Amino acid sequence: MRLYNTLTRKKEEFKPLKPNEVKMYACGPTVYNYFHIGNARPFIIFDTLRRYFEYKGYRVDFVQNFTDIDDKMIRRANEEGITVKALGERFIAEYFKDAEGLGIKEATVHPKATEEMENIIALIKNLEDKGFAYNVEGNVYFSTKKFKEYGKLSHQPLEDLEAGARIDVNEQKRDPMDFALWKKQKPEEPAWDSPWGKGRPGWHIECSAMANKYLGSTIDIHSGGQDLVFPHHENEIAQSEAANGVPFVNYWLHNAYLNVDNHKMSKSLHNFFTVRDVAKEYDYEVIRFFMLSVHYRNPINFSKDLMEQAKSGLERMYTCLDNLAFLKSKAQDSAMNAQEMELANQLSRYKEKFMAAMDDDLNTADAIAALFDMVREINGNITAASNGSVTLIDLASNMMKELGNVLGILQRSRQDSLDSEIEALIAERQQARKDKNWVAADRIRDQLKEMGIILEDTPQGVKWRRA
RNA sequence: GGCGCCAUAGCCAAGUGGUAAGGCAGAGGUCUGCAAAACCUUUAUUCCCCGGUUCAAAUCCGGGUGGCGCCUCCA
Repeated sequence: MRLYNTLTRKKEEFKPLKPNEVKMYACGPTVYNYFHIGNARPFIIFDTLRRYFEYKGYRVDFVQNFTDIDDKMIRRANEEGITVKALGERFIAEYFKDAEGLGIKEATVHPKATEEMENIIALIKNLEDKGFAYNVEGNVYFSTKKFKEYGKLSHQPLEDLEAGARIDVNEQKRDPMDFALWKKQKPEEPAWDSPWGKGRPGWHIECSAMANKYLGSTIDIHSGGQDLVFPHHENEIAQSEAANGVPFVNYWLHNAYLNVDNHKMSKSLHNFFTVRDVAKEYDYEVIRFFMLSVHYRNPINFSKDLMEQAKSGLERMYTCLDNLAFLKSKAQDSAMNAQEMELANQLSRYKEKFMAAMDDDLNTADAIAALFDMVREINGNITAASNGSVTLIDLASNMMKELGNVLGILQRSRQDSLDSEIEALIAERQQARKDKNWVAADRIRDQLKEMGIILEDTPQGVKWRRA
């Protein structure tokens, strides 16, 4: 499997630290609000990567943190008149609701910054002892000049970063590029005891501390949005490598942005849509499918029009599965003939295409194309036959669901039962059709449509689905 | 100013040297009582523009044009 590594700016063959194991760390949300659809992109992308690794037989240790203490948390808690802790608990719960809807599997561990203080403080102490950090009246800063490789991820020399940096009003720092590891308590703010007095951790240090604690000093993959490359991930490297003296991350993966009208969606630009709100209009699964329809390193535009396109495409896949299920209920013969064997082989070839796409830097757009190839094959050559072999039908259906599961889609079951009232209406309409009473038949069909049941007459009999 | 990304049909989007995947939308056809679903055909002689390299370029190189991002909290 090849992955594009931001550190080297190349696609590289993925070699795990330990065979058949992957250690992944992903930056999680700051839990001061519902997360928006732009935030959802990395969650969905890297959940898909994780699923694919698992599909290929890797054991994946996946850590995703919750930032539950920072400036935004404090501000929002004050606005709401609740404690920072209560705010965090509320939006962690809300995160899990949306994540579950989107098919994002729970991480192996979801550590919270506020529950890792001992660990964070120990790391800062370590950096201070080694001369990488300095304390000014209870504020502790990381000295970027001391870490020779600072800038290696964002590929910017320190001097250029400084030249572009806004003049920092903080006179305590020795260098404008230095960043806070520990912030001295301000009035009315939550604080924890530390060797430097009461305060709270800076944002960057928590990820270094948690990755180290739960995955070790060197990990396979660290992921996040492109906007985290600098300074967040650059700082994580500085902290972790300065403290441990070994490489922090072997593969850095970054997804491109989700845009609105070609501009980055972000909370600060106020052009965002929360996943919760979008999910009122579209199934969570449509959101996920939309997100995977573009390669993760290319920008993707969010619009109603594109959501509609995604919805229609996903619908086509579900209809294919529906048709297979319907055909199976009518099928008699279970052995595959020579022609059906060849169809099975063709499906396997599309599966290989799917795998090759995923192996090539998680090309989900191409993988989805392979799925649509299968749909066309199934619709044209399997569903169209009125007496397909049950073995082939099962094989086709299972393959679609299996590969869909890698992408986190096509897992919904639509084969629920109808209540007797509807069954009776369908039977009544069938009788009307038999009597060639088309007016009555169509009236019942319209009536059922209003009830959310769509009927289709097929050579194998009447077929229903929910609108 | 520094660093970087993007430009492929009406819309979305793969494809990084060998002669343009896939989806959505549209048109025509088949099937059907009608409808739906599905299938078939069709919609880019061409990949922003101009040069260059090559037997061969959407793909590589140089130069433009247009759009976006990071350098500051942000996925």
